[in-house]
Amino acid sequence: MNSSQEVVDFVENGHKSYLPHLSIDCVIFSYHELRLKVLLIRYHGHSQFGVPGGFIRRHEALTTAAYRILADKTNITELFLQQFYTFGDSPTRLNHIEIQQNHNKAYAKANVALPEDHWLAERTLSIGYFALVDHASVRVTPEFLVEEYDWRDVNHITPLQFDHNEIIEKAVVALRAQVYQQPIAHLLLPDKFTLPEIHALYEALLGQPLDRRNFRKRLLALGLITQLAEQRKIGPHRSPFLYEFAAGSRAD
Amino acid sequence: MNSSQEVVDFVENGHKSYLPHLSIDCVIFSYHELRLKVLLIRYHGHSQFGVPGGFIRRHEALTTAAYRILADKTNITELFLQQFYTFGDSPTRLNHIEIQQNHNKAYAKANVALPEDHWLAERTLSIGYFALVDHASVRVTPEFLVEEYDWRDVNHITPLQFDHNEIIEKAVVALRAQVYQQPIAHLLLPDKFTLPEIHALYEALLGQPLDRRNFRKRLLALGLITQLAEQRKIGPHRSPFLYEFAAGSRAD
DNA sequence: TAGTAATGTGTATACTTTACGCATTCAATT
DNA sequence: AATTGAATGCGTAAAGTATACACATTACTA
Repeated sequence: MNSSQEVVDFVENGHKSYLPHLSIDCVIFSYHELRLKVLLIRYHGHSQFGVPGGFIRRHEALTTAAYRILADKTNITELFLQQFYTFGDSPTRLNHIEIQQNHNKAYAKANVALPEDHWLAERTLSIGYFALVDHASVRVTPEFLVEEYDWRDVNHITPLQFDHNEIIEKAVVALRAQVYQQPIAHLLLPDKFTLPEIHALYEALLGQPLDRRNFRKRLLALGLITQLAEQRKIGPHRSPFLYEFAAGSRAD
Repeated sequence: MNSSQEVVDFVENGHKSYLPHLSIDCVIFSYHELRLKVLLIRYHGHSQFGVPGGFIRRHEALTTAAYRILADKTNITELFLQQFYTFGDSPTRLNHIEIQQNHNKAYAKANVALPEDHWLAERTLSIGYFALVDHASVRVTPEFLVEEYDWRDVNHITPLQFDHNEIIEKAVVALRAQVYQQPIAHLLLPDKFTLPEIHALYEALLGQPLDRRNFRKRLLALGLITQLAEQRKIGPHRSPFLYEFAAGSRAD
C-alpha cells in the first residue's frame, strides 16, 4: 500500500479479499556483516517496532500466502521459509480497544479511523513463519504507513509491539533447530563458498563459537557440503578451498 | 450439541460466539492394551472418520480454547496438550462446494442445510493440537451429529476426512519428539508404576522396541523418574520396584 | 628471506549410546 | 524341599559421537 488512497481502499474493501481474525507474521532473518539480523518495521504513529506481517487471501493456500507476503515485503522469491507456531494467547491480542487504538495511530496518516466493529480492529491470531533471505537481494518495499525499517541484530532486540518479542524468540529457536538438518544457509552464501565463510555464518546463526575443525568434520559427515578442488585467492593469506552445498541434501 | 435444536441454534447463531475460518483439531492419544490409540469420530452421513475439533470463541485465548475443546469432547481436564502445526494448504480445505456438501451431509440430520455463504461452509484453517489422556478416564461426550467414535491403533489409521491423515502423522512426530523431554507419560500411568509398565508404554509411544536396561538408565539419567524402595507383588515372578515421576522434571 | 596471519587437516580423549549376559526372585510343580 | 519357568534387576564391554587441541602450509609483506 503506497498511497493514502490505497490504504482507504484496503480498510473499506479488504474484508472482501482477506480472511479476518488471522494474519501471518514473518520473522525475516538475514546475515550481514557477520551478524544474524531480523527485519523490523515501524508504523506511522507508533514508537515500537514489530515484525512485518500480512493477511491471507480468502481462497489462498496458507503456504502460498506466506511466500506472497514475503515477496511483497522484500521483493525476494528465493528464500527458506518455515512455519513455526501460531500465536493466539497474548493479552495484547485480545483487548479490543487496545487493538483498535493501535491500528488507528497508523491509519491516522491516511485520515481513516477504524470503527469499533471493523474486522481489522478485531482480535487476530497470527501464524508465525520465519524466513532466511539474502541480505543484499532484499529491497524493502516502501509502504505508505511504514515509517521506517531496520535490520536489527538478533541479540539486541528492544521491546516490540504486541507479542513480537516472543515471536522472534520462538523463531530463533526454530531456526537453530534446523541449522544442521537442512541446507538453510544455501541462500545466504554464494554457490561456492569457503569454509571460513560458512563457519562464520553458523556462528552467527547459532550465536556461539564453533570449533573450525570439528565444524568442518560435522558438515562433511552430514553430507551438507562438498569440498571442491578449486581455491580462492584471498589477500595475504593461504588460499582457502571452495565448497558447495551437496546436491540431494534435504530440502533441495 | 445434543439435540437437533442445539444444532440449529449453532448454525444460526454460532457466528456470534466463534471465530470463522479457524478451527482447532485435536489429535487425542491414549494408551490402552499396550497400544497407542487415537480418538476418531464419524459424523452422521459421512463414511470416513476424522479427528475431533472445535471452534475458538471470539475473545478466548487460543490455549484456553484448546483445553476447553478437549474437555468438551472427553470430559477430561488433566492432560498433556501441545500445539504442533497450523494447516491451511490442503485442497480439501479450499474447495468451497466440497466443504459445504460435506457439512450438509451431517447437518441433514438436524434438517438444516448451510447456504453457500454460511461461515461454516467457508474455507477453514485448522490449528493442530495433540493431547495425551488417560484412557480409562475418558468419557466421550455423545453429540447429536456424531454417529460413532473409535479409539484407533495409531499404526492402523484408515483414510480419513480432509487432511486428517496428515494431521495425525505430524502429531505423532511431534509427540515422539517430546517423549524424553517432558514427563509426558505422567498422565498415562498411575502415580507409582513399575519399570516394565513405563517401558511398555514408551515402546507403544515410539512404535519400536527399546532395550529394557538402556531404557531404565536413560530415564534415570535424564532425571525423569525416581526409583522407590517399595516393590509390587506381581503373580509368579520377581517383584518389580516402583518408580515415580521426579518432581521438578520439566512441565511439572 | 624472514615474518605474520590466515587456512588446512589429523589425532587423542571424553562422553554417549548401544549391545548384551548373568544373577535374582516368586510361585507353581515335582 | 528342591526344581523349574518366566519375569525383573542391574552391570560391563564395545561401538559410535562429540570435543579438545596442535602443528603444518600458504600467501603476501617488510
